[in-house]
Amino acid sequence: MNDPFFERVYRVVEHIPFGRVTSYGAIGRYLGSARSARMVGWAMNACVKNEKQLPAHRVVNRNGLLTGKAHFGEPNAMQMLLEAEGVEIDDNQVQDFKRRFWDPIEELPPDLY
DNA sequence: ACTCTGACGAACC
DNA sequence: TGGTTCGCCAGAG
Repeated sequence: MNDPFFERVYRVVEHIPFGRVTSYGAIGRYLGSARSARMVGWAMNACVKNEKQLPAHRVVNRNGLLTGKAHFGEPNAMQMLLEAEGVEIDDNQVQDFKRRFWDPIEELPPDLY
Protein backbone atom coordinates (compact mmCIF):
# COMPACT_ATOMS: atom_id res chain seq x y z
CA MET A 1 0.00 0.00 0.00
CA ASN A 2 3.04 2.22 0.14
CA ASP A 3 3.60 1.95 -3.57
CA PRO A 4 2.54 4.58 -6.03
CA PHE A 5 -1.02 4.32 -7.26
CA PHE A 6 0.14 3.23 -10.71
CA GLU A 7 2.18 0.33 -9.37
CA ARG A 8 -0.85 -1.05 -7.60
CA VAL A 9 -2.92 -0.63 -10.73
CA TYR A 10 -0.32 -2.45 -12.77
CA ARG A 11 -0.22 -5.36 -10.35
CA VAL A 12 -3.96 -5.83 -10.56
CA VAL A 13 -3.93 -5.63 -14.35
CA GLU A 14 -1.20 -8.22 -14.45
CA HIS A 15 -3.56 -10.66 -12.75
CA ILE A 16 -6.41 -10.33 -15.19
CA PRO A 17 -6.86 -13.86 -16.56
CA PHE A 18 -6.57 -14.68 -20.24
CA GLY A 19 -9.85 -14.14 -22.05
CA ARG A 20 -11.36 -12.10 -19.23
CA VAL A 21 -11.91 -8.36 -18.82
CA THR A 22 -12.43 -5.93 -15.97
CA SER A 23 -13.22 -2.25 -15.59
CA TYR A 24 -11.34 0.82 -14.45
CA GLY A 25 -13.81 1.34 -11.66
CA ALA A 26 -13.47 -2.24 -10.40
CA ILE A 27 -9.73 -1.81 -10.13
CA GLY A 28 -10.20 1.50 -8.36
CA ARG A 29 -12.55 -0.09 -5.84
CA TYR A 30 -10.14 -2.93 -5.21
CA LEU A 31 -7.40 -0.41 -4.49
CA GLY A 32 -9.61 1.39 -2.02
CA SER A 33 -10.19 4.34 -4.29
CA ALA A 34 -13.69 3.71 -5.53
CA ARG A 35 -13.92 7.16 -7.04
CA SER A 36 -10.61 7.27 -8.81
CA ALA A 37 -11.45 5.29 -11.90
CA ARG A 38 -10.04 8.14 -13.94
CA MET A 39 -6.68 7.66 -12.29
CA VAL A 40 -6.76 4.00 -13.25
CA GLY A 41 -7.26 4.93 -16.87
CA TRP A 42 -4.58 7.54 -16.53
CA ALA A 43 -2.22 4.94 -15.10
CA MET A 44 -2.85 2.73 -18.11
CA ASN A 45 -1.96 5.60 -20.38
CA ALA A 46 1.29 5.96 -18.47
CA CYS A 47 1.92 2.23 -18.78
CA VAL A 48 2.01 2.49 -22.55
CA LYS A 49 4.60 5.18 -22.21
CA ASN A 50 6.60 3.02 -19.79
CA GLU A 51 6.39 0.13 -22.24
CA LYS A 52 4.94 -2.08 -19.54
CA GLN A 53 3.93 -5.47 -20.81
CA LEU A 54 0.45 -5.39 -19.41
CA PRO A 55 -2.81 -6.79 -20.80
CA ALA A 56 -4.23 -3.30 -20.93
CA HIS A 57 -6.65 -4.44 -23.60
CA ARG A 58 -8.44 -6.46 -20.92
CA VAL A 59 -9.44 -3.26 -19.15
CA VAL A 60 -12.59 -1.61 -20.46
CA ASN A 61 -15.11 0.75 -18.98
CA ARG A 62 -18.02 -0.37 -16.83
CA ASN A 63 -20.24 -0.91 -19.88
CA GLY A 64 -17.76 -3.22 -21.55
CA LEU A 65 -16.99 -0.53 -24.09
CA LEU A 66 -13.48 -0.36 -25.53
CA THR A 67 -12.97 3.27 -24.66
CA GLY A 68 -9.20 2.97 -24.71
CA LYS A 69 -8.85 1.56 -28.20
CA ALA A 70 -7.51 4.88 -29.43
CA HIS A 71 -4.35 4.33 -27.42
CA PHE A 72 -3.35 1.06 -29.04
CA GLY A 73 -1.99 2.51 -32.23
CA GLU A 74 -4.14 0.82 -34.83
CA PRO A 75 -7.83 1.58 -34.32
CA ASN A 76 -8.68 -2.12 -34.09
CA ALA A 77 -5.61 -3.30 -32.21
CA MET A 78 -7.45 -3.57 -28.90
CA GLN A 79 -10.35 -5.44 -30.44
CA MET A 80 -7.98 -7.79 -32.26
CA LEU A 81 -6.14 -8.62 -29.05
CA LEU A 82 -9.37 -9.43 -27.26
CA GLU A 83 -10.79 -11.49 -30.10
CA ALA A 84 -7.50 -13.40 -30.16
CA GLU A 85 -8.40 -14.43 -26.62
CA GLY A 86 -11.86 -15.51 -27.61
CA VAL A 87 -13.62 -12.35 -26.49
CA GLU A 88 -16.27 -11.30 -28.96
CA ILE A 89 -16.42 -7.62 -29.80
CA ASP A 90 -19.20 -5.88 -31.65
CA ASP A 91 -19.14 -2.16 -32.26
CA ASN A 92 -16.49 -1.62 -29.58
CA GLN A 93 -18.69 -3.49 -27.13
CA VAL A 94 -17.60 -6.67 -25.34
CA GLN A 95 -20.25 -9.29 -25.99
CA ASP A 96 -21.50 -11.24 -23.01
CA PHE A 97 -19.65 -8.75 -20.83
CA LYS A 98 -21.37 -10.01 -17.73
CA ARG A 99 -19.82 -13.46 -18.15
CA ARG A 100 -16.44 -12.14 -19.25
CA PHE A 101 -16.17 -9.67 -16.39
CA TRP A 102 -13.44 -10.38 -13.86
CA ASP A 103 -13.78 -8.58 -10.56
CA PRO A 104 -10.48 -8.26 -8.62
CA ILE A 105 -12.45 -7.77 -5.42
CA GLU A 106 -13.86 -11.27 -5.76
CA GLU A 107 -11.06 -13.06 -7.53
CA LEU A 108 -8.06 -11.55 -5.78
CA PRO A 109 -6.97 -11.62 -2.13
CA PRO A 110 -8.33 -8.59 -0.24
CA ASP A 111 -4.90 -7.34 0.62
CA LEU A 112 -2.70 -8.34 -2.29
CA TYR A 113 0.84 -7.21 -1.70
C1' DA B 1 0.90 28.90 -8.46
C1' DC B 2 -3.13 28.14 -11.50
C1' DT B 3 -6.10 26.13 -14.96
C1' DC B 4 -7.38 22.58 -17.95
C1' DT B 5 -7.70 17.92 -19.25
C1' DG B 6 -8.69 13.19 -19.04
C1' DA B 7 -8.45 4.92 -21.22
C1' DC B 8 -14.14 6.65 -15.51
C1' DG B 9 -18.28 6.44 -12.91
C1' DA B 10 -21.95 7.78 -10.07
C1' DA B 11 -25.17 11.24 -8.85
C1' DC B 12 -28.16 14.56 -10.46
C1' DC B 13 -31.30 17.11 -13.01
C1' DT C 1 -33.69 8.25 -21.74
C1' DG C 2 -30.14 11.37 -21.67
C1' DG C 3 -27.31 15.47 -20.90
C1' DT C 4 -24.63 17.86 -17.13
C1' DT C 5 -21.98 18.07 -12.87
C1' DC C 6 -18.85 16.50 -9.65
C1' DG C 7 -15.24 13.71 -7.36
C1' DC C 8 -10.89 11.80 -8.10
C1' DC C 9 -5.67 13.63 -8.63
C1' DA C 10 -1.43 13.46 -11.62
C1' DG C 11 0.64 15.87 -15.82
C1' DA C 12 0.97 19.50 -19.18
C1' DG C 13 1.05 24.27 -20.55
